[in-house]
Amino acid sequence: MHIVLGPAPGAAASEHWLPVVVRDDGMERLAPVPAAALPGLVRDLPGRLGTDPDRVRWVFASVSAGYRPLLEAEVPISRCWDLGLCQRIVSTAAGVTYSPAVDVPVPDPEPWLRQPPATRPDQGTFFDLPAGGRGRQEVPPAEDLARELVAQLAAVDRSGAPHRLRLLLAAESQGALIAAEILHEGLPWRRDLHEAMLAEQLGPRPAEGQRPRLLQELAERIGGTLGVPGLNPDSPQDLLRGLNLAGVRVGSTRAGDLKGWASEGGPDAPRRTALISGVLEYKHLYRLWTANGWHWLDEWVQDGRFHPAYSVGGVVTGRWAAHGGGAMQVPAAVRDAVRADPGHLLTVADASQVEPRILAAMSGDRALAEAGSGSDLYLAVAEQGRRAGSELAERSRAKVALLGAMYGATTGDSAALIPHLRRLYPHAMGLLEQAAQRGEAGGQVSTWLGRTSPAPGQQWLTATADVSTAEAESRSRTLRRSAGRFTRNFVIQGTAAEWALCWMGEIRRRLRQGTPDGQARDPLQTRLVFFVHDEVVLHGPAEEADAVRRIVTEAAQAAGRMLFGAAPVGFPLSVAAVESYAGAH
DNA sequence: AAAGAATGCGCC
DNA sequence: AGGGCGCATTCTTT
Repeated sequence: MHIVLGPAPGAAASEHWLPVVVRDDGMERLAPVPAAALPGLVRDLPGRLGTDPDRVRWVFASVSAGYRPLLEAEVPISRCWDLGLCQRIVSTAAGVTYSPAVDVPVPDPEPWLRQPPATRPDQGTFFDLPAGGRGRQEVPPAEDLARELVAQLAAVDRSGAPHRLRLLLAAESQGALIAAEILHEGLPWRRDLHEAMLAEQLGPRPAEGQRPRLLQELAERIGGTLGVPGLNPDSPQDLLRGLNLAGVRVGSTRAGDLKGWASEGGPDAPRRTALISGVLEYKHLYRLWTANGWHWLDEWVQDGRFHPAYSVGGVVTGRWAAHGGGAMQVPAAVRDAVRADPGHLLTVADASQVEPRILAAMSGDRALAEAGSGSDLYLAVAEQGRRAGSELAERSRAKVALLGAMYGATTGDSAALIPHLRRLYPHAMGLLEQAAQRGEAGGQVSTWLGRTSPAPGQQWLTATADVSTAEAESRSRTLRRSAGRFTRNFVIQGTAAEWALCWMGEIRRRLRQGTPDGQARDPLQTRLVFFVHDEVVLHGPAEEADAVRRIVTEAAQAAGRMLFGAAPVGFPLSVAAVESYAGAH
């Protein structure tokens, strides 16, 4: 059963809500309720309708905008449908006939601190954009949303693979719930430890507009070493000039270029290293300062929590993006500030080698699936390579080759190994090459569950059609190859993102359901608090850690079965229950 | 002066 | 001429 929650006709979403019950046999409007009564409605309505609350799918225009008051009132929602996110998928999915009833835009996710719940004067309003934002978001009235739901459900039913598409939409919607819950819960973050790390590496917090002391000293030292007093290492141009003046023959100031220059010095290497070591150290500290320094702490860590603002499906492939705060790239250098509360533990679970496993499962390549049945796929590939007498016989080469195949490498070691891969895994390589060919031809590809890559733009079509001169032809070829690399990677990255969504969804479901084999089926107190592509972090009472380990492990296998049925590919994890995030890897 | 592009880092 | 991203800063263009 679906229950659509949207604004009552003529009312703002912040004022009155109209629940519309959508069943197979039609719709039923219920009485509108004031916004403040919404949590009570969600608690009571399933009982009044004689339905198990877990069987209701609550439908929102946008979960990220509408779920928050329910979350704050601790109203449990087990299943939902996010019309905006689903519309984005359905309206671009290949092989789907869909006529929207109404446009439902996906709003920008709202960073926590720009809209702190406790200090907002108008809290309790549901669809407002952040204060000082672009004004109130238009939300279609509930009946229109209900008609839109029906349109989406019909589109799914008519699609070529309704089961898969339905799973994708359910997973995406549940992802929206999870993202909202992580934003609400936050990752435990010890400001004191973070500040101590900054002080140790950078010196005390400087006045606004000044470099930290140790960074300033380092800048002066670099100027001295290179013989260019007053050199500003923040300016790439300035730095490059200074380096060249000092005899460092590099074309850019990138750390990799500098290291490369030093290492090819032969007997001169130690002197070269001495010349650039200050610059490399400066880059490292500068990064720490600008990306995760005091400003970042002030803006993103509140009351001992970092609240990551995710954008579900924000990447075209379906991966999550982050909206501020750098949630998708908490660098190793500051992870030691992530600490479990007293009596609690962080469970950090990292899925190993997801993308080649996805490739094996999608392509049905039995040899690659065989390699993926154990815990180290790359090692198994190397063993298969050795048996076949190919050059893939080392783990490191097998890894480079497979990653290169999925990214579309055309040069270097990786590209050279591709023919060997093709012999060992014709089906897997065939899938990748077919995806690449589609892209090169200007076509689109879809993930396992049906998320479809964007069509090439007019500019691309025009530029690739022009082969009138040698130069134009070369440009056309470059563009085609680039599109091919994108579609080649899209099917893998996108399907891996689907697996991750299902994994997290299963984790959430099992946490709420309670321990799998326990007598008492009480929900666990442990919560998902962080996510990065193929890694999750949970935070909860130490005594739950064993159960949590089982849950994340079983959820990974369950996600594999949800997508691929009984395919013989496992999804092994490395799981650590730790007090500090830094101790997890 | 503001906006956009480029550079470079770091995460998966 | 290896996929995807975000972010801070500098540099360039308008």
